[in-house]
Amino acid sequence: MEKLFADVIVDISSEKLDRSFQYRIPGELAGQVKPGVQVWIPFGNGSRMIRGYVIQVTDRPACPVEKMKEISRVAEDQNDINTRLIALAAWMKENYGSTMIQALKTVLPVKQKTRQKEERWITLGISRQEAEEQLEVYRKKHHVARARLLEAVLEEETLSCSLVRDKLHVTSQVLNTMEEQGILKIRSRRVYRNPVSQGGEGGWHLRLTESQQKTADAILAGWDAGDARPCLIRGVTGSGKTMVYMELMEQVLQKGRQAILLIPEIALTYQMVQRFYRRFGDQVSVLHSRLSQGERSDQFERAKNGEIQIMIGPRSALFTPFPQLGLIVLDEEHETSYQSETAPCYHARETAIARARMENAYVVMGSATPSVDAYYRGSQGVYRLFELENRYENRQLPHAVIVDLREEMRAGNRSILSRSLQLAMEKRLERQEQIILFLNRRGYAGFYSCRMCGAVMKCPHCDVALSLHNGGRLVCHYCGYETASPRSCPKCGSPYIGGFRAGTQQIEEIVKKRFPAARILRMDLDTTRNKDGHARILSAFANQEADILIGTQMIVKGHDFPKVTLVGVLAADLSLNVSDYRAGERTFQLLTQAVGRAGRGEVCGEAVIQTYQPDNYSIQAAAAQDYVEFYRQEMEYRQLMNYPPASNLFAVHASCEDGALLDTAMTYLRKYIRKIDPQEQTVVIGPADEAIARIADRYRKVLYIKHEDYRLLVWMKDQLERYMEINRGFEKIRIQFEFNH
DNA sequence: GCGCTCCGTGCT
DNA sequence: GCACGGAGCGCT
Repeated sequence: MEKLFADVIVDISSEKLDRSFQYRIPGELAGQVKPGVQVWIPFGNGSRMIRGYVIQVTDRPACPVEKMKEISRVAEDQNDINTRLIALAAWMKENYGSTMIQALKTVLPVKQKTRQKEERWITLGISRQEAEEQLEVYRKKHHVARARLLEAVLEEETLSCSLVRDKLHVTSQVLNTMEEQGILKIRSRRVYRNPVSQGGEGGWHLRLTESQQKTADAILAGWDAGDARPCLIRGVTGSGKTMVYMELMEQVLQKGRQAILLIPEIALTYQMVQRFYRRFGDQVSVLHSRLSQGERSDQFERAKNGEIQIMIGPRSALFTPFPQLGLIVLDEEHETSYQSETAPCYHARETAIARARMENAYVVMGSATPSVDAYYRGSQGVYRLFELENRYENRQLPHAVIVDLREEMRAGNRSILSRSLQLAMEKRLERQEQIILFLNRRGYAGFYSCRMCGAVMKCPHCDVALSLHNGGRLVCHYCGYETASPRSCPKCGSPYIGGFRAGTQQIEEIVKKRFPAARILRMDLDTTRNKDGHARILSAFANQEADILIGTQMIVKGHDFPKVTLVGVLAADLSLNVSDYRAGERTFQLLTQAVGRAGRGEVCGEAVIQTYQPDNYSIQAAAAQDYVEFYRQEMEYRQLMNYPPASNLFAVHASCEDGALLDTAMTYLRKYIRKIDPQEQTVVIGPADEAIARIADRYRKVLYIKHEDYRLLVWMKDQLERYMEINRGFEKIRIQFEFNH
């Protein structure tokens, strides 16, 4: 059948309008109206002409055809920055399986009340004499609001719009009519909110070391020779990747183009931002999570207008609407925060590469421990791979030892602190050097379970164990459910029930008992909940107000503590037991970072890694700080198991309140996949329960499909989407697609 | 975002 | 009865 109707997104400037409207496609535009094309459409009561983006073309009317209006024409300028970003949204929709609306909303963020920050000024549009006459007319007609306003303008000459609205109670309707009649003139001047406190002295330049310069030169030479492949720099911690980024940005800026620097979490890299400020001054702007919606879109607006040249921020900064984007840098490329958890579940790395391809820009990534995916592509020549081996001033890597916790137990030491760790801690405390104790978890993250019957206290809404928190409350980390911890087992009535495994709080108590004189700081979600709690603890520790810092993941990222000479990893293998094929990779990255915290100053550091699995290659390679060896072993495993990057993995996540319905639906999906793949080229696993089978009363299931060819999987996703659209029974099921997640 | 409608209010 | 102001709604 002929495709007659177009779903059009109207404008994303208001949240109320973030849905699509259907329009008829007139015969003469039939070939031109396609998804992604911008069109002019009549909208609203007055049928005023506005721009819209076509997201889908279909033959099924979504509303009575006689109510439907017609697309007026295709927009002429299809090549502005918005169009390019819309094309990126279409790519994301295609590759990450979201709706076009979700993709568009990610790429062109909804503006909220931005306009109100636009300072508008009212002046007279006619002579004073005419105005006074007009005033009399209003008074006679009892147009009180108009009279009040005109009087005020006569008195003050210029008035700001917001003042008029708030103090004189004049609505914008009145203002608009009076402007139309020429009685008033409204001029606007944009006032931008700058989220950054200017602390830079300007002109901060440092010479690059020989290896840094060599890397930068090689990358630039490749670009000059027309090599547009993404570049991956593996540089050990402290090798100065940032210097290389700056050098490359300088070159890009000189060509009149702009650059985006993506970083995992702004709060943790304050030092980094400061360095860019000092070097590039006012050309730099920063996006971070604490900015309001309005402030964010201000920054985007400034980028569009050419007022800034460099944007620093988390993954959403990727969508900065620079008119001539030249370079995207991803620092700490392996970080998980580059993966979006909400639809479209995009990965900033791939999306950056897609955007760069569309806009003829370059991508540079850097990490001390690159993701296996990226390093694989580097070794395959899909990316250009660079290695920065030397540490700044050739400082020594810390010396790491592995302690087998099973041995400790056998030797009768039941403490969470092994004998060698205790010994090492004593030594540091004596020498007044600092210690970091790193635990892979938060709070009393342990289960609350019965020693008699083994029952574990679980969340009634999510299939997950409750964690014991301060004050004896049991908390669900997924939905926030909270309850008092029971005194006796609800199953068997036994009084022997309690929380066992150690969290940061418990460790703090143990360390206090063992080293009563030591000053201890603890850092986890509980102690950093309030604003700046995080920075306060870090700076207190940096100022040596404490001897020991105990904490979870967040203490091992970013910050430099020159006086730390010992890092204790209390239970290295905890993150190995997660049901995720990337568990080994995560563990290696975390441990490498943790070990790297020791000895960033002049004194050579030491790390003690406690574990129940001392033979695991992730732990051994981290102790040896040997990325290449880790990569070799991890790739062997991925190849054996057909996991990415050796193969491609497509996941269909589904959730539904009705467990039985979900079960049937997923079984049908599996059958359908087999039907469209009769030669069984793909490996299909599932449907199976998700690692957490129920969250907030919704059952969750997942289906995995593996195949070497990524495009085949994308094709399959499209087929599945169609299948679920056509067939009944999928309305109540929430589906999310993920590729290589 | 914008225009429309509905309804309350103040003035004659 | 009229004009205006404010809120809320729907737009295909």
